Amino acid sequence: MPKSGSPGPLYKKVKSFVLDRIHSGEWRPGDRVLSENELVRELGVSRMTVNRGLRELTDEGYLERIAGVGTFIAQSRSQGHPLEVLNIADEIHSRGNTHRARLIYALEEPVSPDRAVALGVVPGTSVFHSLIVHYENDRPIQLEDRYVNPAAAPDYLSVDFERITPSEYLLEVAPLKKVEHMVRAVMPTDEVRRHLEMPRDEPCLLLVRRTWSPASTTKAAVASTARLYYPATRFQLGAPFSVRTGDS
Amino acid sequence: MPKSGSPGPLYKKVKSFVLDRIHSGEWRPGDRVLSENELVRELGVSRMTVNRGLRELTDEGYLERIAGVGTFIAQSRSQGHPLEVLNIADEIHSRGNTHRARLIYALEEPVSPDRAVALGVVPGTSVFHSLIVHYENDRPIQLEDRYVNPAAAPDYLSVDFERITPSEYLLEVAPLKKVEHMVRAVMPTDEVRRHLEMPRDEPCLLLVRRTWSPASTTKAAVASTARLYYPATRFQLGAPFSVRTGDS
DNA sequence: AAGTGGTCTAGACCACTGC
DNA sequence: CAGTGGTCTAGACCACTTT
Repeated sequence: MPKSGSPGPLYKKVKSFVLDRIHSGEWRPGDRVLSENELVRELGVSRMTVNRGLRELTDEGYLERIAGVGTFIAQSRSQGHPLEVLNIADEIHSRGNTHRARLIYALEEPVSPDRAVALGVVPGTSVFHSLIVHYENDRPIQLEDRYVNPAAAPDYLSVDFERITPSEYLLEVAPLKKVEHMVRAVMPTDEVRRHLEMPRDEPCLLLVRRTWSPASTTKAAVASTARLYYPATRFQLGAPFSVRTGDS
Repeated sequence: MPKSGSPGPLYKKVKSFVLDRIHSGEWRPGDRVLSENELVRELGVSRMTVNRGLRELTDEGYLERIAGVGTFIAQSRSQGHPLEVLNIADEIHSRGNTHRARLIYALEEPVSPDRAVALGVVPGTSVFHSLIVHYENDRPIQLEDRYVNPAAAPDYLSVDFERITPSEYLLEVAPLKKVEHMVRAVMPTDEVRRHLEMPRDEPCLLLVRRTWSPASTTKAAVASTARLYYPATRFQLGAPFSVRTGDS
């Protein structure tokens, strides 16, 4: 795990510098951020590098910039990030709530032909399959039905999923190269409805997520696919993002 | 409307150069793009400027870059932000289908207090309100319930919405500064279900979209808010792929 | 060795807002 | 006026892949 002292790109140091102060609460929404020239002096990097770091944070919704005035912590608040929140525990904690997970099962099973294609494994082999309910303040908020390519995380089944979420573990063992999302509205099956403690006639928001990790040489291999069910009345997907004009 | 000959930022010229060749079909997925140094010579800008343009296109999902090898047109079209499609007619046409719109009503009405806040207008004034059904190959695909701030589009009610979609018109009269999305799963009301010709017990995907245009001086004013209802069985947000499970 | 993208620098000019 | 962010340049060094 690269930490803040690592020798990575300098613009990431700029981003960490700002993000650390946002997450620690030192800088609150609406606060003014150090100007580009101040950060140049503070961090000892060029202004172009500072600018790239701040621009990326702006694109990601953390900052708002006004030419001639300054850079400010965005108001938009946490519920914000759309599909970028990969770990539900982080999301729940950022709302100031408590997260708990209950493992229904985690096992190895032969893969179905279609899923073999989706996971990028040879049909007929086995893959890992876990089913976990996530609670926010003791209310079910997400049912996570996940398949994992063993090549990406050989020790997946040994993880204590009531302490570490699959996302958290997978992000640790394999860097993320690409993520693909699909959002649907569905009526839950009886099993899904039971785990989420939902009343009848209430729909689910279904988020299907495929994640890729860098593989052997040139090609990327699928690491995991997850079907994330959310009770409609307890969840909405917020997605503020800035739009670049000019495309058509 | 600024067009490709405009004197905007040079890195946008780089982006246009590439996007034009993608949209015209000259460059197909998997094709190799001119290298940074070639684009430097071609466009007469510095390599840093070329790099920024190509990097943004990569972030937006149009390109894939491999250090030491080259830059290529991305294979999967909508891996990035599925919410970037603002105009449903474009989306339908890009699937090779025909789009038709039916106007239910378009009128001026006094604004409710909460909606006044959401639209950024003074409570008690009037706003525009339109309700339109969009059809893909003669099947209802979206119900668009939209409120428009008259300051952003004074002539909104004179538009022929069966020929020009509200998104299309609004993008023309006012440049887009910011977009905010929220996605929910809901059960449709009787009215929504009737307009979308949906069976009972089928949920809707509800996309709530707020768009801002640059306003008078410093602050941005909300231009429009829209509630977009999609029949769950006829729509999914994002890139479809071939996982069909027994559940759902 | 030559080409690629990834990053960084030390300047520069501009339009803008605030005082 | 000085300060801000927005952009741009002409170099540079690096790790990497291909030939």
